[in-house]
Amino acid sequence: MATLMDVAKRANVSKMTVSRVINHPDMVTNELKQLVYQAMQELDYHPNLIAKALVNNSTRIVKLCILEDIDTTEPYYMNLMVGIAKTLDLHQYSLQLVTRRNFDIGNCDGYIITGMRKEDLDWIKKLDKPVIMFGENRYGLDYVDTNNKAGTYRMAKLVLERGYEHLVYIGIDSKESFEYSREAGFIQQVQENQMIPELYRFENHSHLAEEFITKHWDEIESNTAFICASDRLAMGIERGIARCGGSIPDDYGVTGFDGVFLSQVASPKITTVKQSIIEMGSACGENLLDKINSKTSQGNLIFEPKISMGGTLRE
Amino acid sequence: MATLMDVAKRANVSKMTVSRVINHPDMVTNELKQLVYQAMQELDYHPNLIAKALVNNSTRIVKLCILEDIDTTEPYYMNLMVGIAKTLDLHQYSLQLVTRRNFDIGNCDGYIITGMRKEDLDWIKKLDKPVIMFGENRYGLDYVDTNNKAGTYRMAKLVLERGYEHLVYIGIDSKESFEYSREAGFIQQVQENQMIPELYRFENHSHLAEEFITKHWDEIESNTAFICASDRLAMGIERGIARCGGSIPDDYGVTGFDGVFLSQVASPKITTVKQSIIEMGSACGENLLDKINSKTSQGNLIFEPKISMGGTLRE
DNA sequence: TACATAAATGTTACCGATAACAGTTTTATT
DNA sequence: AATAAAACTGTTATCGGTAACATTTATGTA
Repeated sequence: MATLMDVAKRANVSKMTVSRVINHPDMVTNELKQLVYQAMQELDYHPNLIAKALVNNSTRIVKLCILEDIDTTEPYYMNLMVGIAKTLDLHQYSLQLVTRRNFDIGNCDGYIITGMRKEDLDWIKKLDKPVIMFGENRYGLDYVDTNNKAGTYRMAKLVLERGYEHLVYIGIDSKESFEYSREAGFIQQVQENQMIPELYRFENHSHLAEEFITKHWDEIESNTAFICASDRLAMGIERGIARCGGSIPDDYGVTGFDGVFLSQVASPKITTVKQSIIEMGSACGENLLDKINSKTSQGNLIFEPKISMGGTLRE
Repeated sequence: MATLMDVAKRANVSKMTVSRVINHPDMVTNELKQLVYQAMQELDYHPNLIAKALVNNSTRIVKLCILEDIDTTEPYYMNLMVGIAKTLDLHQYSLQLVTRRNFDIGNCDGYIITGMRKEDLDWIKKLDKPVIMFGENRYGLDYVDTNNKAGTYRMAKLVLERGYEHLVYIGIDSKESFEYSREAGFIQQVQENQMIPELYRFENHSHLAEEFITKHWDEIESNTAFICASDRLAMGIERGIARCGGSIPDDYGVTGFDGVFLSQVASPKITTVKQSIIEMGSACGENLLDKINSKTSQGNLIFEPKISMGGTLRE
């Protein structure tokens, strides 16, 4: 690999001039700049990031901390990573995937954290490097997330427009902020229509939702739509209804939330609130890099979700 | 952060002695070693990997290249990454996730590549850094994979033991090596039992498998088991049978291959050939790091799969 | 034209580690 | 005890960049 020195010799200038052409081009004559550019081209010069990192006392590593148990990990994390990696690559940073166990090994320039629980707040606040959370929180930590409330709000609206008379919300039984927001969106829409909200909560496993349906099948009225807080739950609801002989979408509607993978492999495909996870990942990356380079933090970034049409709501 | 120099001063020795205590402890007196160790402890010294990387002309980055289209990406890649990351972290390497598009950005010390197609062979062979493939191949590239053939071979055996009389293989319609091996395992078992193998192939989408069942339902005899090349296909088969009113596992058996996520969210849970993807990821990491540090390459590492019991085969 | 000032380029030291060599002390040998 | 060999420790140069300062060259002003 060609070094600064090689380029400098070829262009008959000092290393510093080459360095300046790269980092402070306005401090160099056009004439010399041309010489240097040419030499760089001829030698196919690429700066050595390790050397750069050494002088800057940086690592060029960003850690992605997935605090959730990896066994229950949703496929959408994959997309999140792709989004983050895409951005980081562009800026010549690399992504290190860490979990609770190996969180501390090696240092880095910043963190992207997801799956935080309340107990984690303490140590996260103490981190001495910039942090971006993936997923909304109410502790003042900068985050990137979908507009969860708007997602269920609009979905509930759509469901009503499609003529379903009874709305039931199937939520995730956890105290996380995103869940509160999704519930809030549902409740608001329902109340605006002078209806009484009906909510149930389960751990985020399709079987629990399925079981719920099969157990309460005789109490469930026809023309009911289930607004679910995840595709996973929606899949269970869908299966439960199918098993009990209910007809989707004619007599029952089902909607999910996420739009990654599961909504596609379900049958019929789930009409869901689609989060653009890859873009959100990119945003996490951009946001964090801005912080690292101490430009102004962009604060929270909230993405408007889209509704992705499947076959679980009638026309 | 404390540096070598800080430690050296504290211990009243030269930088070199400290460096030696770390890298060539047998060249230093016990007495000095103690002093240095103590100083390191007191200062909470951790070597600066960037500086190390600079002298060694290394990057401490490993690229994971997922060549498959990310849209169709299976959740098990997540587990693969976790496995790789776990190992790399231990050795203070970091993982960079790349795709076809951003493959070339930045350099690295080695590659882990998955989802290779035949056309990729050329450029992969030309890479000037160590490479480990995830997934078997027949081009002589070192790889880590499950024993695919043994997986279907044993699964078919189990299915026969459970008394299913007709076996049908549902494969993935691709020319990849792992698929040939899975088919071979099935065929061998079937032939050893003097039966005629029956195989069908589809793109790896659950809907295609589901459609296959519903379309050919009247031709499908009772007491048939479907050995599928992926959980995704198995899920489709399962759904198709359910939709047609068939009873699993009493009249029909279904088995999958992978054992990550999908087999769990299906209902009933799929009896599947479980790959220990996390371990395989770790193995990829270990293997690659060995190559990078030019210890002997371990060649191919083949993991024996286990059968994970779900509810899709009768007792 | 002389001199102050600004602009462009070069020199040196340094980031934190290591290899190669140099210098010192210890041990072995006769 | 003298000396060679071995064992240990220190010095210097280096990896590939950049900041800070030093120097040179160009420009402006009286």
